[in-house]
Amino acid sequence: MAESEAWREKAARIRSVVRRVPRGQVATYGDVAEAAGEDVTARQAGRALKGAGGAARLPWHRIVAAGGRIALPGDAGLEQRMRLEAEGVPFSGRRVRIETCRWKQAD
DNA sequence: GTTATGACTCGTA
DNA sequence: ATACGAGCCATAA
Repeated sequence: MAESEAWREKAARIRSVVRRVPRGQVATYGDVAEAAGEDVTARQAGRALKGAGGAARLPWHRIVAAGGRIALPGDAGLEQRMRLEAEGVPFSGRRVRIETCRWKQAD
């Protein structure tokens, strides 16, 4: 099997967290990982989103790296930035102003 | 089994 | 600001 049972559930939790991120706000991989569970790391958050984009109704574009940096390479990164700007997420150069639009679990 | 790679983060230079 | 290394973990070769 390419995906173990444990990983599949972990990935499901991660996607579920991402799905709760409201429009106009963003979260970091670390934030998603922490919200998804204590056994989840930032790398796993990114891994779970890889391939999930486009395949599911997932606001993958609201997930950025620490400090509001866009981690997604190539055209996908440009699209992410475009989508975020379309939602009213403030940018500072090539970074998101994470301090002003960072999502907290406490809605 | 090992090695390399990547949507991670942090510390140090 | 950029560059590198260490720790981290799943996949691919």
